[in-house]
Amino acid sequence: MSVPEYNYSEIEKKWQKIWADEKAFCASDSFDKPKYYCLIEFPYPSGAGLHVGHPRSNTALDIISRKRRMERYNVLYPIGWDAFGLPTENYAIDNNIHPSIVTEKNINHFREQLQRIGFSFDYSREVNTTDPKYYKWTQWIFLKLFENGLAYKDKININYCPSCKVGLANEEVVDGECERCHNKVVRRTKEQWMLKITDYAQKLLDGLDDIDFIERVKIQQRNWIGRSEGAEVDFAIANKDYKLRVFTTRPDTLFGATYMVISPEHPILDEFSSDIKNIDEVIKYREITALKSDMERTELNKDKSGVELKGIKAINPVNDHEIPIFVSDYVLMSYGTGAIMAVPGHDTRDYEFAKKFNLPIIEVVSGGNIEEEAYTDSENGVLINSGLLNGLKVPDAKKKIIQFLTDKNAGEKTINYKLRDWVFSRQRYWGEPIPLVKCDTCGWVPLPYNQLPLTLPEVDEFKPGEGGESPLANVTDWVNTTCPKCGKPATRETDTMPQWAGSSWYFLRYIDPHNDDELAAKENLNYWLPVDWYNGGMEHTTLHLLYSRFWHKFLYDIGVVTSPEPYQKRTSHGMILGENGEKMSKSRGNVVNPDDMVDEYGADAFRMYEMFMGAFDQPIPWSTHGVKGCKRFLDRVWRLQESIEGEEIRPDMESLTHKMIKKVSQDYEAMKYNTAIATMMSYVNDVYAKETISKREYLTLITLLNPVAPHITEEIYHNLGGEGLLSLSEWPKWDESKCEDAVKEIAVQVNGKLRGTIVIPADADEKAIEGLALDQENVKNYIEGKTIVKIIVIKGRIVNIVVK
RNA sequence: GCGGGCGUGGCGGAAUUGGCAGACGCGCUAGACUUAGGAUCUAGUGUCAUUGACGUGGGGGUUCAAGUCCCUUCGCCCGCACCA
Repeated sequence: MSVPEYNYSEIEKKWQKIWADEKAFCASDSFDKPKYYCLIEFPYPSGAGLHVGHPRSNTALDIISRKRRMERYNVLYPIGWDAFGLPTENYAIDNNIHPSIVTEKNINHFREQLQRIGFSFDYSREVNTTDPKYYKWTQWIFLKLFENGLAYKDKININYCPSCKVGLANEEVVDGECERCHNKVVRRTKEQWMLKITDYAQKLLDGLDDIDFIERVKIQQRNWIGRSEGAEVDFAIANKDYKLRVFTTRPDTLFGATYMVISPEHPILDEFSSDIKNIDEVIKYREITALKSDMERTELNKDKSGVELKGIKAINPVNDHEIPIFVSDYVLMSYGTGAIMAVPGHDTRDYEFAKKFNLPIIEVVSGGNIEEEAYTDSENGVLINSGLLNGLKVPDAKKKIIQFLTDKNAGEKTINYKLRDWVFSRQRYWGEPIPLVKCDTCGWVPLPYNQLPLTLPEVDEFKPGEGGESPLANVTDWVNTTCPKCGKPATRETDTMPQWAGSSWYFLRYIDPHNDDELAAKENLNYWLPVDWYNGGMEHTTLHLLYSRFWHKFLYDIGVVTSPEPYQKRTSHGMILGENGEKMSKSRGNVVNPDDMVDEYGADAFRMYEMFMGAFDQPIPWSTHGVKGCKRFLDRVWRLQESIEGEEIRPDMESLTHKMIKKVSQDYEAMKYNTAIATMMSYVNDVYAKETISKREYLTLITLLNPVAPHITEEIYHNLGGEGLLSLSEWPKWDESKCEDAVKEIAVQVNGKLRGTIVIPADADEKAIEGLALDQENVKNYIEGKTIVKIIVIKGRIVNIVVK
């Protein structure tokens, strides 16, 4: 039979249209089948368009989604747009064009690019975080958080980006720089809306035990939450009625505390400003500190700096010694209580500080050599010079001192978390308005739910207001309103929400995207949740992934959702690098555009290479040559149409075919796409060697290949006279008994070195195998004149003859 | 410093978890077909050596057997960090 040339662009367009027309990949809400919910992180539709990194995650879960459909699941594989954010706003400012226009244009471009690659997304469920019908529910969730006391406004030191003129969440600061613009972040005091994610620290930690996240992600989240057990201890200020409270993980070393250190932002400085003789010096130090980011302040090899507070002293509660108080930038107001007791003998940082400032170093835990360095072992050390604690091991000393402090009302056991509350305000235009009204009599008043969504007002200027205020502050008509509670004149909050808001719950909206009465209908949520498999980048582990788990747990607590965790399984893909092995970026000039690949090699070859290029979870450089190789393979698969002979699987292909079904099926599940594809390549090589292929063998091959290369396989299926769509046909099953070979070739070693191979029946016993091995010509040469010490036979694997 | 990971041909990577190292692909070499080849097909391709030896960053160890386990060392990547 002769077939036309493989015209990929025609074939791909044709099937993409058919799939769309027949709504082949739309999820059904009939609830009559087992469901499977696959999720990829919805893209931020940037002006630069899609890059070859996006399709890696998309294709991986497209394969899973397509396989699940063929396994007869009701599959939800949605797509949407995380469209609020700074780049769009900055573009809008630079070009004086409304961000919504830019957003729409970018979304259309992204959608076209994605559609050309043939992902089986349910486009009927698209969501867009900037759509008022969507952010109505983002605002609704915020109001619920507010109602439940999880949103509060606080005057705090925040990370401030002088370039973007916005406050940033701690989690958004990367290496002391603004994550978006890479400019240095400074500290600045500002009233901000905060979300109490810290209230959920323990739940977020505990929840990790019950879900199937790759270990790297769990570890990273645990570290970020940073639970530590310790104690808070009160140090009195001499001659004052004031207690300076510290947090310590080593209360056992209390007798070794020879000074204290407080953060430059600590309120005690204002409290005792008239008592501190060198207050001018202290204030100057505070001003210098304010310019630094936490990262700079806490850098390990940094020279210790600080100023002693002259005129006030603290009293160690266990021995009543008066000790000096220092202010130093290495103590952060945002962790613990903003003050520490310094134990230079047993803490490395305190040791360095004490050396620099010539402070006494007392050994209170024996076992190390504090002449040389701090002894920080918290397991084996034994307490000395510590009164009631002498002779105790560290863990016992901790218990005893905590009891002692509790009895004396001078402290207590506490658990501290590294995690900080989420700074939720942005002084930007392109975000969800915060639906609150400030009334002089009633305070902060939530907008009634029936007034949602509170939409963004049209403005001409998107530039931030003076002093970093939101552009919304300039829209007087919009800002001035009446109090929903008392009806008196009041003003709206002008800050907007961060980009993380819309992305914290988008997977819920996919479940019921057009519902105007609820975030999503309860029965739909019950059916679809949790997300069965969520794949995304490692860079979102501590930001998006943690935030959305927090929101979900809150929604669970107030009865909106019925699953305690949003995502049952989380995997992560490695980054795709440029051909030169460096990170792909415009400035490096090594960006590869997927459109070019689709044009030149077709979507199927492109998808296939994305999966074939290497281990899915590892970073990998792009190679356009590699795409070519995949295209060649698809050409070979296509040409098999000329070599069809016979209907059913031929005996000599049976084991190979069943082994392929097994290997490909299992490898897809384990995200070992590269070896799954290699298996199919080998199979095709074998078929070429045999020159013909039966129809059943061919159908099996294209069915297994379909999730990776859906267009070409759909076309071949159609040419073979297949009914309906291959994409909705049944996944092949393998017969375990047919995966075994009747005969096997195994290696024969002498003293661990390969000396020959033998072919044995699968059921051969050890004696027979030994005999065959010893009979090998080459083996004989190596055992001649030597004594056989023993013969090791590993069934189906290897024979090793040990001689002397 | 702590936590996680990586190191295998010219390149991307395989290796049933202790059992024939280098599957599969790229690239390269030779040949066939062709007016032509950046198409296709066939054969070859770890290194050195004409029987064999050596080979998974280096060194040591356990074992009949090590890319895989243990010790040690070097290099690289990622995350977190004066976190008290």
